[in-house]
Amino acid sequence: MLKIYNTLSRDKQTFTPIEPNKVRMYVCGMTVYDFCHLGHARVMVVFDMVTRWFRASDYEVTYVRNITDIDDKIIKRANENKETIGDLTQRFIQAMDEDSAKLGIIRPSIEPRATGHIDGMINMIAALIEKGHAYPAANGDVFYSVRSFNDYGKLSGKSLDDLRAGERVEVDTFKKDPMDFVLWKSVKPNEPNWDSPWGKGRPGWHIECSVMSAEHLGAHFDIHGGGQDLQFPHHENEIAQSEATHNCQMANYWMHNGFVRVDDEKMSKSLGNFFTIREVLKKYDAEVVRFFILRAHYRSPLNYSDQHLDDAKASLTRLYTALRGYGVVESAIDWTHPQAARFKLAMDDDLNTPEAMAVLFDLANEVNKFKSLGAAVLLKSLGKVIGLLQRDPNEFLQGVVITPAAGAINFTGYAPAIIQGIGSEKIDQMILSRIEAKKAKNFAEADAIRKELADSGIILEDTAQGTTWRRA
RNA sequence: GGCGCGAUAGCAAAGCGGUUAUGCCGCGGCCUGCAAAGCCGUUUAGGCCGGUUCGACUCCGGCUCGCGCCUCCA
Repeated sequence: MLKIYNTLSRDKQTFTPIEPNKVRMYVCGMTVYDFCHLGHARVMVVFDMVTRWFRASDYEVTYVRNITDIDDKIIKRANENKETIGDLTQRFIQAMDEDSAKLGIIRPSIEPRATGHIDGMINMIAALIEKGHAYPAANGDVFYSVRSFNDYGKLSGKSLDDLRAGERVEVDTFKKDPMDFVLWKSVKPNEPNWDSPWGKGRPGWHIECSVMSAEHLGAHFDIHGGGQDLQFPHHENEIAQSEATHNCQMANYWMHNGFVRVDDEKMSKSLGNFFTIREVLKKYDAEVVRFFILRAHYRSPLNYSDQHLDDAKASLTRLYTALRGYGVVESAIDWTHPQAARFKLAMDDDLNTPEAMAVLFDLANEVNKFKSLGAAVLLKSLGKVIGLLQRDPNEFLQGVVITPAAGAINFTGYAPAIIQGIGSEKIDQMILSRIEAKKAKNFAEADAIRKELADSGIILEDTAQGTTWRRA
């Protein structure tokens, strides 16, 4: 029995799909005017994990994550860069794809782009005007009339009267109510535009998601997700638009992931305290970043710092160290196995990945203590369910050395941190020398070699099978 | 001002009305030529004040502090 916390009802609810064994999920994706930062990484990883868990639970998942490729910031940035909007968005979509691939994200089923759905947006706006939920204003914009939608505020728990009291709402004389939001913006000089019944212009932000979700998942679907900051006004507005248009509930469950913070403050563009994914991946292995995100519950705030990533790296190292030497391949999971059952119980309880990960560590202990091949197979198999532990342990532990001149290497999955250090040939050579020295009981020499490697960040481990190494 | 969320050991982070969370770090032991890894053991908890209860970190109330949303934001 899978339960998820539903923002709409503010409690955990048993998940009941609209169609048996099928999940239709829409998640608000990125506005592509810059590189993705860790906050974006969290959305991608969290909903990738959600998708994986549904699939592991035998649901057929249609996962839609949109791309906003037309908006004020994109236009502004393109102008600043003196490049076309198409070039700019193409560039950052590619960067986003690279980043997400490195984080082990399975591509969503559909990644619709706003600019590909302008006709649908115009149709929905026309329908809203028809029904009395929207009105063209004197300045050429079209606004949604929030007072026309009785349920306005049901997601965010806000009431229009309270909101109206807020002083930060800019008063726009063309609006009937200060909280009315724009559906269609009339054209401005040197801005991209489309023809519409209300003149040339472009769509507002909120209408995009209402149209793209309906087009790809239907008017009524199972889950709508996104970052907590989208809850209001974006998601509230989506509900107002979609439910007024289709006369039915938009999504049964609303899921919101918590923020990534820096020094206990929200990481955001406006605060300027953000770290881009690619910036972090220069220093940390991508799987470490994924592990870091998943070891906190998706709804909790997540503080970012080097210390926390170092900690995550040490933890993940323990898991991979347990797997080392077994050469196990993941296999079908027997969910009646006590540890697998515990893992499932945790995941079914609102995707409790921290608890699920505790199971992984208990399995690692079993592997180490009993030399249990079965535990190793289960560890790797459960890891796969949340997108972890799928690499050869040595690839993780030893990393891949690339020289700056060599540029990007072909990643087949998680991106290892870009390591600059001594290569494996040299390390193997030194290990052989040390073995010779040990044979000759020349421990001073053997220790000197080990020390030299340690100074380069290489840790040697003598085992019954011989000497192995890993990077610190 | 309105609405909401949180406060767990050195750090991170869960469950749970009474029984070891888990990981990192620290300490002791085993193992090792010595280490590392691993195993065993172990020190550090539950913001404050009340209440309910045989018993509360876990439920209820109040307080304090922190954070978020109310404006673009994942």
